[in-house]
Amino acid sequence: MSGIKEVAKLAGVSVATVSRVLNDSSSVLPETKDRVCEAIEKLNYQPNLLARNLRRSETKLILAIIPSISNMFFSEVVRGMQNKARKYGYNLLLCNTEDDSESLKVYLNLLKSRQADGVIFVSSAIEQQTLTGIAKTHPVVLCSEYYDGLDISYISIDNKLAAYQAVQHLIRTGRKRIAFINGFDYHISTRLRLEGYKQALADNNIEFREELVRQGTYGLKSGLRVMRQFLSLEEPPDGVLAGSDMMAIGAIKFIKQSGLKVPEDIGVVGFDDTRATSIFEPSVTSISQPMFDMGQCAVDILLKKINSLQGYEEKLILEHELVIRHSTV
Amino acid sequence: MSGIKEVAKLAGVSVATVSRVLNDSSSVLPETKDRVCEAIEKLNYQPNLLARNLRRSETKLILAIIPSISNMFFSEVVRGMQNKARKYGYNLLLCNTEDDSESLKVYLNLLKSRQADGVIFVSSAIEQQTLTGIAKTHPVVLCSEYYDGLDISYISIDNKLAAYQAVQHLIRTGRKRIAFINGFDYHISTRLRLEGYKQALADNNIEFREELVRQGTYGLKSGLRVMRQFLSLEEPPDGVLAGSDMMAIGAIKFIKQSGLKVPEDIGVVGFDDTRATSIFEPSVTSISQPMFDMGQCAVDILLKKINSLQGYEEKLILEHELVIRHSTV
DNA sequence: TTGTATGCGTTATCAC
DNA sequence: GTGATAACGCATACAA
Repeated sequence: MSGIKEVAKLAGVSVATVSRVLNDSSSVLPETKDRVCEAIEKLNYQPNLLARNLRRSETKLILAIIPSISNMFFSEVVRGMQNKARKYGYNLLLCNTEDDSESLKVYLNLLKSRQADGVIFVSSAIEQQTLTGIAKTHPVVLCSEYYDGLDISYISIDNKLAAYQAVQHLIRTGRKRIAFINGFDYHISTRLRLEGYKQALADNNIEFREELVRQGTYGLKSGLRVMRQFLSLEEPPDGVLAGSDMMAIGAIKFIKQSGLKVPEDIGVVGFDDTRATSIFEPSVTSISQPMFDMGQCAVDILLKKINSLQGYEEKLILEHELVIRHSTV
Repeated sequence: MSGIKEVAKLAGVSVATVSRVLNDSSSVLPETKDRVCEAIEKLNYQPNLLARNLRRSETKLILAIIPSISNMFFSEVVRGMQNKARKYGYNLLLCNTEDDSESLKVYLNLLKSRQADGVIFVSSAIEQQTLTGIAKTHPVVLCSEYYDGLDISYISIDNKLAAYQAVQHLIRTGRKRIAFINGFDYHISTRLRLEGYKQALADNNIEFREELVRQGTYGLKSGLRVMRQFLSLEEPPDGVLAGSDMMAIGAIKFIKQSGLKVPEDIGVVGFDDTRATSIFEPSVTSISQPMFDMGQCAVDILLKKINSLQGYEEKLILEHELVIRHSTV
């Protein structure tokens, strides 16, 4: 393949001029510009980005660190990220950690060795110390999960309010004993949702009961498992809030297996509003998170950080929505 | 951040020696090696990959072009690709085309400008001409869909046999009028599956009927739509093979809406065996494709091509499996 | 407006 | 076994 020199020679100019038309920096005489463009066409010249990247010390690559790509929530976020990134000429370096801290390290090395211009952590299990270290030297944005104490940009939803509304909905539709299948407690969303859950109970004069809150692992099986525990209680719940759609579906499956009916006997609300909610029968009432938007905004914020030398930080909370389906009414 | 020069100075050696221990190329005296490593540690030195990439003219990046990341089939393939790539120090540049040919072009420019060492097309809608052009100058592997006439490496399953077995299964479980919701006809899988479908009918002395074959778009809605057409026939089918799990689920949904029962009145078989098959009720009988393996093998083949100067090509067919669930028995 | 020359941080080819 | 040094292909400060 031909380089910038050949183009320069063919156009009868210096490499500097070719570089100028390439980046349309400073002014080039229209006629010389035409000559250069012509030469570029003729030689089918493509600038070598490796050289440009070295020179400019950038890669136009964004590290996207996510727990698992085969989770509908994350894949939607990734779609949003990619969509926005493309608009700005950036691309996504995809990093599936599968919650393995070893691979996380490997991927973070990509940042240190300048293979990427910045990083977006989507719901990542990363130590605060590691995170602050990275944030000191590289542009970082947190997506979905974040740390409240740290001054690091993030984008998320109002998890407390969301859980509050979900519980309110269950109560308003006649339930009184609301159980909660929550997520990992190192996630801030888990703690905030628990607050919202408690608040809703309190506002409706319902006593909080320890045994009605359990942790799941976001998957279908953990929904089944926790629901089995709930149904074996002396006073089983008549409403369930789950921290993910898959756990909600798992719960519903177990309820049906037990000969009970959804929504008649027990109402169930999920979280995220992934496509699974409308595939499953009964369709699942769920808190809709703007996953695509979150991905887009995360990239937006990251690019702002990349292009602003000072310590720009932005915390963004996006709107959610309770989508009511047949698992509650 | 410190460069190789600082390390060299601190260790009291030349940059060449530092480079040697970095790549453990040729022999370095153990004691000098120790000194260098020590200096690297002390300065927390990370080689600048941009410079290395320019020098070596490689990026250790693989372009992964897929129609949509939010499709379970593709996300599993991507997981496999990433998994294997990591083992060899490669990373994935994720490109969601959303079936937009414009963005495809953009992504292919990454190859031309040397931002990636090779490309894997997963079920991509790409013109043969474009493809052969790229394959002439860059390492290319096709995954899932491919072109039979071209000498370009690919990995897939035996789609004809798979469809054959699915239809056999429907017939063996008592069905006689088998309908087929097929995929896009620019996909080779679509054509091969049709062959298998016809073959199975022929082998069972069942007449092929044009009106029992329709095209869908792989999504849930198209399954619903096509099933409506089938049920409005004078002689509706008692068995359905769908080219994707989502279409199978859509079909089942419509069947149930129509007051008929699955599997009692109509048996349904899907394709791919994505997780949706076991989430849905009834669970869906499906042809299991080794998606993760396909991703892994695709990367394997691509790396072989990258590391072999001559025109290495490999065509691989992986095993599939009919997984029987409640939608047929 | 355009050309010259230097540097980006490595790796690799020579010498020694 | 080790050290100078020339590339890699481009962008830019400076000079013209």
